[in-house]
Amino acid sequence: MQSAFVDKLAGYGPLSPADIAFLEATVATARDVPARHDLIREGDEPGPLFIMIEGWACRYKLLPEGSRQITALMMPGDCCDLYASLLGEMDHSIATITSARVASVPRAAFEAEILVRPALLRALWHMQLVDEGTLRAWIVSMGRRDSVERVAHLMCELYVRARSIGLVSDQRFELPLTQTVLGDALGLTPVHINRVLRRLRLSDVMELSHGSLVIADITKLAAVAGFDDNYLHRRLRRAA
Amino acid sequence: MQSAFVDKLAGYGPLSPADIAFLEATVATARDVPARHDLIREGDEPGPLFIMIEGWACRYKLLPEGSRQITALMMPGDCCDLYASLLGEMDHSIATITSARVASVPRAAFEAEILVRPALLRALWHMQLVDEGTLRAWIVSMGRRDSVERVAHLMCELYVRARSIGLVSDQRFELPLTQTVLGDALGLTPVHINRVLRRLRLSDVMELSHGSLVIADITKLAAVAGFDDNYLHRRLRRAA
DNA sequence: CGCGTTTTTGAAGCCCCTCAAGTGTAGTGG
DNA sequence: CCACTACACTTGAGGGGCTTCAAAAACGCG
Repeated sequence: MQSAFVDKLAGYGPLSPADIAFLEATVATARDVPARHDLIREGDEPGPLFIMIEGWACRYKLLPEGSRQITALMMPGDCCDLYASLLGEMDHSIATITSARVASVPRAAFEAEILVRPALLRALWHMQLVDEGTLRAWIVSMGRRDSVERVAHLMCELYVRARSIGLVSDQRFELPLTQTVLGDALGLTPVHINRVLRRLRLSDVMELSHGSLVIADITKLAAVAGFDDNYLHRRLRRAA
Repeated sequence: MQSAFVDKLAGYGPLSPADIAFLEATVATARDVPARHDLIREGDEPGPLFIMIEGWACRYKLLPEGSRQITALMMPGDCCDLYASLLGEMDHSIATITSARVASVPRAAFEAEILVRPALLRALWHMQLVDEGTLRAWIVSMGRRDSVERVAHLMCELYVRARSIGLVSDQRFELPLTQTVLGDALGLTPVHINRVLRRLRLSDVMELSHGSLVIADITKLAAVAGFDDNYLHRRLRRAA
């Protein structure tokens, strides 16, 4: 079985066996990281490239008064900041949410290698563009969707992403995010997240409890969210 | 005098005279576009690369009910979507705000050319990373800043960006954005934008009127915004 | 000069926040 | 086995920020 990262990249463009072997070797360097552990902090020099093997992480920024805004949720297969070394310092932090396995890839070696692997470069660039589209979709949610729509929209996104790496079975998947984390991601308070989840549960749309999301009605969920899957470049419903 | 685009890229890394000549030739193909004109729409196949020469534009997404969320404001020197052709279709639209001069660069030729101009590739990548940091900063604003902070923060960002392309003189610059456009960018109603601008005016922080922003007190403005310029990788105050 | 757009202001209401308290759950050590 | 702790979840009450609706004033362009 290949790692989620290799699967994901292969989905963005055909890779040669040599490319895949190189990636597998890269990913084999993974180490365990405890939950709630900063991998890198805002202001630090860009360090190694992180690739999520197992578990969840997030990018975030802290505000002066102490509140936190998460700008991206990372699940297995996600990686970060190709070529970030061009920038002098990190403009955000990255931390694990759950305990995780993370590959730390020396930046220089990796960046040199992909220059001689054009298919890999294309796949990585493709991934970068999808991530950027995801950032835009988050801005739209924060700006123009109310709390119920916003939660529903995030769940749709996570559902599609989780499914694409084989984490969904029977319309359910592990989603070990506390209501505080969801609040930090969506710009809401944990208290309000709780009320929104209750409403979605009572209207038989979805239920999130004990770290597991069960989607009762994906069509209704997508309708509530006003979810359009085009930005992920993966379909919510597979073509008929 | 060079174009803002060339200036901007040169700021991200040293370019050879040949690189600069190539860019100037590319930019020379600019054409005039009227205000409020879509350059490309969500769902379209990625077309040419757009480079802003003069005037303002924005990326935006439309929601089912008809509201609009702007995800990026583009000023002279900004360009969009290098390698977007990897994606099958656009996940957002791009439109002019004012009348503008826009260079439309054939994608294939440009992408081929930068492969043999490594310095240019690096500069473009750097620009891409800064744009991504800007998206993250917008998410933070939408999630965790109230309306006054949010307006102040956007003004700080636009001030730094405008200054870096030489548009600011005497703490003022042309900012031809209607209150409706600002609302669409910040996730607020035009009515509320109006009240926020009044408050900022009455507290002698800044005044936006007749398409021109006058910053009365940049220090106070940055304090109100909780503005940290690190994501733009340009300083609000130049080093002493 | 006239008309459409933008700006401005008021009044009422709702969504989400803040504050507060209580329940449930998992892990720790007596 | 049961306190004890820490943390997440849940629920209620009250308040404030922003929205909605409405209309008038100012601006800008033909």
